[in-house]
Amino acid sequence: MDANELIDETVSSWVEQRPDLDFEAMRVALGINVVTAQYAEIYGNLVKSLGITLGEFDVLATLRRNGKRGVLTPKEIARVAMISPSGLTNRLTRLEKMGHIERQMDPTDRRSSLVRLTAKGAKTADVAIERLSEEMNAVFQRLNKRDLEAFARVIEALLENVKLKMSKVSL
Amino acid sequence: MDANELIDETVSSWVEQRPDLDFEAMRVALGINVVTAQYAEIYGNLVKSLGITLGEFDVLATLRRNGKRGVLTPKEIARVAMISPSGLTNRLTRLEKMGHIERQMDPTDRRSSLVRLTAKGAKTADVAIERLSEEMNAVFQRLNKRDLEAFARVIEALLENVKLKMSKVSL
DNA sequence: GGCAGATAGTACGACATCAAACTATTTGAT
DNA sequence: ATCAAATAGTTTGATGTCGTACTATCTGCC
Repeated sequence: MDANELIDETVSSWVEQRPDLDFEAMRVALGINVVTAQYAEIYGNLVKSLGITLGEFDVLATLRRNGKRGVLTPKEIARVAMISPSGLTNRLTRLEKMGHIERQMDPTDRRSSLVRLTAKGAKTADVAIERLSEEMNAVFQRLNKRDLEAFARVIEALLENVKLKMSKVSL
Repeated sequence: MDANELIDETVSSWVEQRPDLDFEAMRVALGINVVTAQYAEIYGNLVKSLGITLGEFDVLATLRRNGKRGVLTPKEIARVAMISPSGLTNRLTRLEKMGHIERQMDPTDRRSSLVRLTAKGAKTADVAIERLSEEMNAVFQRLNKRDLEAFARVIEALLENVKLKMSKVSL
C-alpha cells in the first residue's frame, strides 16, 4: 500500500458513499497533506541527526538567514517562524541549553531581548540547510519542469491574500 | 505581510546568505508547507463548529466512508487514518464519550474490538464532509484548470513509491 | 509629567500526540 | 498438543505545542 493507493481508496469510497458530492478538489488537498507529512518526517529525521527538532531548526534557520550576524528579537523570530510566543520561549530555552543560541538584554528596550546564534548554532544551521536544500533539489529534479512551474503557480494562487497567523512551518 | 511575501522574504535572504546553494526547490516546498498549515487551520475551525477536532473528524470520516454501516476495527482505522495505536485509543475514548461512536467486542477475535458509528456520529461526519468538500471546491474552482492538472501530476509523482508510516493527515 | 493602554516575553495549565512497555489473545511451527 | 512468536489494543511517560494570564516596560495623550 503506497500513498497514491491510499488516496485513491479514500476518494473512491467517498464517491461511493456520497455520490451527491464532488471530491475532486479533496483528492488534491489530501495529496498535499500527505506530501507535507511525508517530507516533514524526512526533514525531521535529517535534522534529528544533528540533535535538533524541526521546530528548533526553524529558529536556527531564521537567525542564520535574517539577522545581522545572527541576532534577532524573539518577536521577530516568532513572526517569521509562525509560532506562538509561549512555544518560542520553550524553543529558545532548549536551544540555549544546547549552546546553539545566547540570550542577551536589549539595551534599547528592557522588555525585550536579543537572541544571538553561537558559532555552534551557526554551524548546525549551515549543515542542516545544505543537506535540506540538496535533498529537496534531488527530489524536484526528477519532476517534469513544465508541471513544476504550474505547480508553483498553483501554490502561489492558493496563498494569494492569505494572511498569516500561527501554524507550524519549517525552513 | 501575506504568505507569498513571507516566502519571498525567506528565500531571498537565504540566497543572500548562501549564494552557493540552490533554493528553488525549497521555495516550492515552503509554499506547500504554508498551504497545508493554512488549510489545516481553516478545516480545523470548520469542524470545531461541530464540536470535534480534525483528528476526531478523521476517525469519523474513516468510519463513515469505509465501513459496512460504519463498523471497523481500530487496526483498520489506524491504517487509513495514519495514526499511532495510542493516539487512536485516545481519539476513540473521546469520541465514545461524546456519543459519536460505540465500541463492541469482536466476536471472532477477543483481542480486538469493533468500532461503530452512532447516528449522531454519522450525522456529524456527513455535515462535516459536505462543508469541507464545498469549501475545497470553492477554492480550487478559482484556479487555472490546466495548472491544476499539472499540480495533481506533481503531487502524484512526489508520492510515487512513498510507503506510509505514521503522520497526521485528515480526511 | 502622569497614567491608561499597548507591547515583550514568560509561566502555567491543558491537550494531542508518539514511543515503549504491558496484557490478553491468537497463530503457527514442530 | 504445546509453546514461542506475532498481534490487538491500552497504559504510561515524555514531548512539544497552544491559549490565557501575568509581570515588566514602554508609548502617547491629556
